[in-house]
Amino acid sequence: MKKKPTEAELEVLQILWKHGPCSVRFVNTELSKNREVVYTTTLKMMQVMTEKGFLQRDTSSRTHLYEAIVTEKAVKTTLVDRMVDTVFQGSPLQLAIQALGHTKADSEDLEALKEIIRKLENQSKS
Amino acid sequence: MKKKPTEAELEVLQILWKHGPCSVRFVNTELSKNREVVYTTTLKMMQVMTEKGFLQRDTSSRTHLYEAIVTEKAVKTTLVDRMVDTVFQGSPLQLAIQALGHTKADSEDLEALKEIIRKLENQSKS
DNA sequence: AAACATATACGATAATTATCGTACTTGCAA
DNA sequence: TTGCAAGTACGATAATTATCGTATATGTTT
Repeated sequence: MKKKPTEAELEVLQILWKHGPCSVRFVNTELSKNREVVYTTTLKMMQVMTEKGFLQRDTSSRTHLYEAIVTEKAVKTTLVDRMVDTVFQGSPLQLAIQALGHTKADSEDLEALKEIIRKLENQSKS
Repeated sequence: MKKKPTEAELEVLQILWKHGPCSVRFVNTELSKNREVVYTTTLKMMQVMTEKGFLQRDTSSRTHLYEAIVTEKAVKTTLVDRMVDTVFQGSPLQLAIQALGHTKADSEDLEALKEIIRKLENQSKS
């Protein structure tokens, strides 16, 4: 990924990741649940995102269908790595600690986290 | 914090957090270690940041001294909370897991992290 | 076919951030 | 005291992102 998506673009990506290929109308309706946004604004954004290589579109029917071609995982990795570099002096652990500062526990996620820590500890022993 | 600092502003803040009150000249020199930036650009940014309430300045001598009045902790909290909301559906644990995805272990930080997890587990038992 | 609803295309503008040039000020050294 | 070095002030412009209006095309309904 050359460039990271803007915050507004991220909103669009989340919708596409969740629902798969969508029409502009659908995305605009979803966005409108959170904030006021005019149809053509959403359209323009999605056209720009397509130029940027974030989306791809199927123009075979009158209503074009847009699909994310950057994966959720890749984008999240880019964003998190960047924050680690620019805000936490390159320490992912510091970011993790900050994130967990005052959160409520979710046992399933906690297990996943403990598993990661077990792996990290094994690394440090070798 | 009404607004989050931009990435360029964050660079300035990091320098001020690290060194305490600084002259524009000093900050510019530090910035220049990473990228090319003209003195007046840095000056302007710091003046704007002062208007935004990120910095405060001491004009008692000819060379003004700027100091961060937003704390490192507050800014990091704002940035991380925002990322949790916009990218990780409100789950700090998911962000933590992502951050730790492929990192090397640092035993001191690992201990801090384990301590947090212990606390989280106790919460979930109650 | 006419009118209407619903699409896309695309330029224009606003808003924000980043960058820099020029003018002006002030302290100090020759 | 004249001139230079090193500051600040500030407007202008560029770059990027966000927003929207208007034009135009295409189905659909009556």
